[in-house]
Amino acid sequence: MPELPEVETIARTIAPHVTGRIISAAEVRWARTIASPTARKFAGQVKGQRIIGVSRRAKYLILQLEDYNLLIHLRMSGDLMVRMGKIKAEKHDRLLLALRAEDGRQSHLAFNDTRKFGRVWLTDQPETVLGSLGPEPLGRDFTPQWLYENLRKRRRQLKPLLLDQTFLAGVGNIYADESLHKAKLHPLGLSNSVTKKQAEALHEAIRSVLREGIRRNGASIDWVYRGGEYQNYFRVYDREGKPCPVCGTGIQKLTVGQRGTHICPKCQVIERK
DNA sequence: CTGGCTCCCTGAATGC
DNA sequence: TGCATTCAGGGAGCCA
Repeated sequence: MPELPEVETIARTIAPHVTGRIISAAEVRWARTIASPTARKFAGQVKGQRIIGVSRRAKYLILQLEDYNLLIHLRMSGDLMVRMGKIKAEKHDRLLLALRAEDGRQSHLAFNDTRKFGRVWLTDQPETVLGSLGPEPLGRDFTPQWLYENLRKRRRQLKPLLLDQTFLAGVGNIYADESLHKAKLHPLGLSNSVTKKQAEALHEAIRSVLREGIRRNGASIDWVYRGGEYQNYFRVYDREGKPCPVCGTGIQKLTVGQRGTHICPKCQVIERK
């Protein structure tokens, strides 16, 4: 499932192939993919728009157009790829944007999404979609002090809080498990009992895990393969029964906040004082 | 404010 | 072999 590093990887991959191109046509192949406006309006409004740039906010991919922002959330199984020349739609393609380069060459930006959870917004007010997101974990606002203070303000289980996009934006199930293991914190630990030292460790863990994810071009798991390699470096995620890389204890899988969660039962203990 | 549950979907895994 | 059932998972929405 694409999280921050995977979306960042996709943004970097497609940017050189789409920037400067003009969207000459849009084919909506699954209407519910378009969150706003309606599928019909979408095609009309996006047609003729030039792509100015590609960026990312949390798990949203942002195509900056002349008059709009095209926001794409890949959710579980979404993927974006550029296909050169004239193409036919492939299985699970939900949206196809025909692109025309300055020299007339044609290509397509395809949004492929097996499970149909992904969504696309075309809007001139991106903050209506992105406005409630928490800070970027790799951004300047996310400091150890900020994390400590905001963990203490709440009384939440650590993992659900890390997954809460209004608290911190971009961390998903994989990187939450990896971060908590690296910081030696239990996913069920309460946010308001975290010490300053633990908050600093968690801050460092989140950043380093996300940075390594980006360095490895993200993780390629399930049937979505993007060439990323981070899945080969998981500490705990999807490693039930395998040894903890720190102490060798068998990794356990449990459910936290209705999410599959992986921990080392020896390294990650809820502290009581 | 918090946590639990359901829904949206498909394909892989499992059961008989 | 084949059919039916179960399940994962991001995020919104609902409820207690």
